[in-house]
Amino acid sequence: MGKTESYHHGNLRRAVLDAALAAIEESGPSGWSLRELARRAGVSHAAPAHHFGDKAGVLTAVAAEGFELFAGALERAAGDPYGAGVAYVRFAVDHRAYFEVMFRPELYRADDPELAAARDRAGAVLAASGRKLSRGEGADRATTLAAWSVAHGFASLWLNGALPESRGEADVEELAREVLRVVFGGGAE
Amino acid sequence: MGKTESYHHGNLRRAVLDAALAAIEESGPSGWSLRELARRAGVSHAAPAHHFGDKAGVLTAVAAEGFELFAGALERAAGDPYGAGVAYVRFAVDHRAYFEVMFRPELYRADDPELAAARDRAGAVLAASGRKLSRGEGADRATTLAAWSVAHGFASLWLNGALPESRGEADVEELAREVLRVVFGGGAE
DNA sequence: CTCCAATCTTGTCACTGACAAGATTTGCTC
DNA sequence: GAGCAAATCTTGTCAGTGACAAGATTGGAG
Repeated sequence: MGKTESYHHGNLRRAVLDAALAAIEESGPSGWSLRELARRAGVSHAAPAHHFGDKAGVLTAVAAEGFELFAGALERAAGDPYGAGVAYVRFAVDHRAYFEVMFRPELYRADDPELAAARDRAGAVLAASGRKLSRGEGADRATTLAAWSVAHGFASLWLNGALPESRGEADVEELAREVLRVVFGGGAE
Repeated sequence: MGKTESYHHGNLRRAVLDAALAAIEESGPSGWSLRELARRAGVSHAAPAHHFGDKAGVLTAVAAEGFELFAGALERAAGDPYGAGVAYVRFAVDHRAYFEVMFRPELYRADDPELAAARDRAGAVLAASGRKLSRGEGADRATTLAAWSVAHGFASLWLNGALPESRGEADVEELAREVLRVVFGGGAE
């Protein structure tokens, strides 16, 4: 163990981020305080400010990291629009804390360059998937938006408990596949 | 004006609710304080507590009223699934403050009886619309969920500014109609 | 070894949500 | 129309919070 009582934490930035993610999963993106994160990380109440500035800074870092993971997940499924849709829902369910912050831009600084870059990466995959879905039909934009909407909507409804299924022991991914298939037209059946 | 300086406000409950709706539209469901609402309504900082108990009480009242308006809007379009989808998006855009609270159950008391009743009313219309959409195909549940998801997803993406279109002067309803048509199969063309 | 910059602590201030106790008003009862 | 109980609103208070300022500690560059 060794460095149990050193003045410097060593990796406070990561510790605060992890504490934030845990807290968000427990009680939402607004259900905790900066001081609580500091306590969880075992530092003084003002220590996190040095790394993040303020509360919005913490959420900006969470969103940025989230968009990077998200972009990676989508890129891994790129080429297969249906697979990208499944990856979209899967990310939301598996990384709930990230997802809940990412799509609530009033919580963070949306003009953060690192964040914007990752967000655009994800956007590019979505746009490409949309083009592939509606090949040669002309209704590109509407089809892309419909596909994006159904994935996003299903994920949101699931996360906020609006679907009766999310209370039982239903298999999210299987249900998501069935729903996505309605819009993505069969996909990888 | 007469009753300018009376001890009793007269209609504080409504005044606080209206102040809350205005504040939510300006800065989200968490970007204000109870004391600020009291100031806007011109009463002391503890006055709202008598009507709502605590902050969650205010949000519970907002959500309950929202679900009632929502159920009414959906019922008015009942019978025509495509029309219900349009009404869904229209409600979200026209009553942004309500919508943003309604689908964030961690903010309020979801077991409030009045609220639950209105929510179930809305749910019934959605279920009926779903059944009508997928007449005799067997894939009832998936079709219903897909339709609900696309309406909810489009509304959410629009509201949080994720769609490039929501920054310009695009016509939301027209865009929504095109998107919904992809899933609702033509509808009232 | 020295000194600087990064990191963390302690101290403080205005603001907040929640609660308690008291003041004022309304409306019901007789 | 007088009295009284309940509803409504105010004032006062307390711990917790976010943000900032100033000081302590540490590691590392030279």
